[in-house]
Amino acid sequence: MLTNTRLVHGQHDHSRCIDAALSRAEDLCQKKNAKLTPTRATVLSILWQSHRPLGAYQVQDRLSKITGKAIAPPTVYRAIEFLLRLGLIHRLPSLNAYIGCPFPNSEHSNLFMICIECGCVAEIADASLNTRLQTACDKTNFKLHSQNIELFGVCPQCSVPTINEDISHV
Amino acid sequence: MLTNTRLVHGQHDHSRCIDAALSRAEDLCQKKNAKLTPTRATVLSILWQSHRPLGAYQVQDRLSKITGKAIAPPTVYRAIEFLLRLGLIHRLPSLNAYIGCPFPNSEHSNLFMICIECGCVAEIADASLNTRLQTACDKTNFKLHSQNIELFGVCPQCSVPTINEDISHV
DNA sequence: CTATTAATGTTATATTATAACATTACATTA
DNA sequence: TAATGTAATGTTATAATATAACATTAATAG
Repeated sequence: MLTNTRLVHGQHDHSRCIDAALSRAEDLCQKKNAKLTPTRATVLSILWQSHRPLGAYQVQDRLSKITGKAIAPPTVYRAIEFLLRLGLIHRLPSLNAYIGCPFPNSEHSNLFMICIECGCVAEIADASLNTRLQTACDKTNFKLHSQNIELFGVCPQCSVPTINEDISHV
Repeated sequence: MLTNTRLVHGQHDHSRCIDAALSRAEDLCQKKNAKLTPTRATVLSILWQSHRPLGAYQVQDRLSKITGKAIAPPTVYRAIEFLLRLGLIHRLPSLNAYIGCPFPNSEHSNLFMICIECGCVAEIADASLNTRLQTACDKTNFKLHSQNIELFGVCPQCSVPTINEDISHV
């Protein structure tokens, strides 16, 4: 079971998450002969500022601030579209929001655990679960192409509240 | 495995689907002491006109035509909200669309098979799949509250195209 | 260098959803 | 039955999300 649960819910040096994401993106772009332009790279880094997803207009705000100039929605949506196509980010349809993908290189299955308390999102790739899904599809003669699995609940951090509540990790 | 796959993808007397849905809604409303007003009942029947989901503004159009008067968005969204709350319909976040629930009385799991060819949607409740999901959540100490599982692919009807293509079932 | 394509900028607008407040219908009970 | 409270609906405006269409600029190949 591939997951970034520990990172998402535990204390960590988050700058490494961002760096790793950008580095993965560079590699992938090189491999796929795609251009990671400044706008695209900045949007990716914005979506990696935390383990919470951001809406397109939140990205717009931050991009404006970073670049110091007005950014129109299409600019943001184009960068998002590019990153989605490469699998570097995901869209969470139930939130109208976008989040960096922690393992863009592996074939995986878009399974998200969304904390309804703190808003952080962990991703999981679970082979046996996928097998089970495929079985259900086979039973009904449904040819599976892609999927979106959003689980809503309370993350480990939020379900063990202490006196010194600490949600700095998100 | 509870599913309406056969109905969705096979020839059937669809008026029975609509009648059954309305009848279930009446029962449920009685039980929960909720009022199935004309607007709400009409919206439910609109969402049961086919096994394809409809957007809120499509519902608005049809409701306007049926009632012969202009309907404002809040009217539609209120009816939708009511039906969602009772579990009589579902929202498909990736489509921004709504569809009648075939088994509103059973505890189930919002698993949808969405045909990317014809747009029809079948729902499935699969205990073993749910177990597997729960296991993944347990492993990561995630307390599962609710879920949205959207599978995209090609339905049985659409994957066996004949000379006389027939999609009247949707 | 220039022709071509890819990327970005710009303006306008489509689509989906909700806020806020007014009005009406309905039920309860004094 | 009149008064009251609550639920439902009507109405207007607008928020939030996303895309269309076309102009301009940058990058790249020949």
